[in-house]
Amino acid sequence: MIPSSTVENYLKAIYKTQAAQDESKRLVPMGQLAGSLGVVPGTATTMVKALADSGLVDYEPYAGVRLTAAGKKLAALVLRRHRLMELFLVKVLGMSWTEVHDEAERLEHAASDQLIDRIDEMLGRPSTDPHGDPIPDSEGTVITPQYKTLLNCPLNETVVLTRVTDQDPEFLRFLENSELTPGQTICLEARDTAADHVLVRGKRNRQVVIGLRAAEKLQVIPAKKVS
Amino acid sequence: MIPSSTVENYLKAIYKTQAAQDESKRLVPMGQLAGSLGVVPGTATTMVKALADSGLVDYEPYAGVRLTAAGKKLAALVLRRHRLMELFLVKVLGMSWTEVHDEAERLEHAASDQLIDRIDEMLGRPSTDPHGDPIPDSEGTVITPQYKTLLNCPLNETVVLTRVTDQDPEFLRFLENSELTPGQTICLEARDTAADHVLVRGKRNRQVVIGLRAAEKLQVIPAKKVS
DNA sequence: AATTAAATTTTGATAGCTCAAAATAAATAT
DNA sequence: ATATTTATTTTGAGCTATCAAAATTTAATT
Repeated sequence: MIPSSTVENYLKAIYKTQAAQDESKRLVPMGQLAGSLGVVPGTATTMVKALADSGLVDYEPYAGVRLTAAGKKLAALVLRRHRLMELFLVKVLGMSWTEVHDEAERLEHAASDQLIDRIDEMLGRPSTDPHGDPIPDSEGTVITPQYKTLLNCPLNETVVLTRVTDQDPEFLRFLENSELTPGQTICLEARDTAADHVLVRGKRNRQVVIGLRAAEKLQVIPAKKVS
Repeated sequence: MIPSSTVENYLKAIYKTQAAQDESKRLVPMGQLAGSLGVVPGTATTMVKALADSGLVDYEPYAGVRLTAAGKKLAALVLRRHRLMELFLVKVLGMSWTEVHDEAERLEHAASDQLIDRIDEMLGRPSTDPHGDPIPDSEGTVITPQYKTLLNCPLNETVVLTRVTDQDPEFLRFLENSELTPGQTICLEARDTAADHVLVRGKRNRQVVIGLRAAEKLQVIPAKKVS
């Protein structure tokens, strides 16, 4: 009855891929799932069939897999544990937001709901983690705002860097060194498809050039007007 | 190379039983080990043989098992993680000392050494956990003071309740309700073998009667003289 | 010493998760 | 349309950790 951490990881991976791709293509192909879990495709097939038997996913042979309502809820609760844990490690233990991912990845399977709730309370029921990812509530409900990215946000307007959708420590350290951390007010000054880059003006008028691949991982909201 | 949490649990169980019994009888019988791990004896035999192959224990068929130096160190490091985690849960998250054991039991296998060290630092490199159990250092070295218990400590002397060697939440709640928590100054007023009980005078002159089985689990040191 | 009792080890099986490689299906290119 | 490439599924196997129950060893009793 209690899902193993393997099951939790499968659900989480499906959830994330499903969320990342556009609403229409709602099936996650096996190859992609296997890849993101670091297992061989045959393994994913086997596991997904078991998940389907448990009613956590819908599986269409040769097409892919999709979470059921039950699976989605469970996945959201895993993400809740993960993200609260990350924020806790940063806020309470003073760890860097660039390095908490792996730690949380392991703790999320060990922490009880009771502990998670205490952490939630202690942090003041936060809505986002250190990377700007939304934290599902204890029912598994998430509000995922559709932010603009540096690929499609307006030019020359003041915006707030709100979310970073990549957990690679190297990338995060680059952002930190460039003073591009969540909450930072920035301005997109140029976007050049041919050159495959964007130009950002950040803290203390600092300019940073970022490739489009990376730019897509930076999400922003319009800055509040200072009246 | 990295030991599974099963291996860690076996080592921990052997360590604890070895520490509990008198110095001479240094072999832990299989039945006892199996019992304390909640597995069938045959399972313990199989696992212990594997541990012996890894050089973590010495195994003597039909006699029992004993930790090698390597096994002892590993076990101590698991206890370190466990006890620091317990103290952290109590001190930082405000959980009750009566209920942190199970949570720590799971987290001890998931927390990195780096996280444990941060916790250790944050708590000021403490020497004991909420139950008075000594916390091994990061090398796996432990100092285990040989406390008296309520079974063999002197009568009518002021002593400090220092360590409780039982993690059962019910027992711990009983102690809490009786105001017999670690650090509390108490006085043993009577010990009656025939009646199988001791009489303790605790906080606010409160008297508590405790069976000998339970009394053995309460360890004390002589109270500092108020000069 | 012989028998009985208790503890331990073996044996055979199973569940969960994984891989390698062969077989098959679907998509793409010719 | 047919051939080729690519993705997916199957098959057979292995590893870790477990149990049930039979076989064995050691200890205890008569």
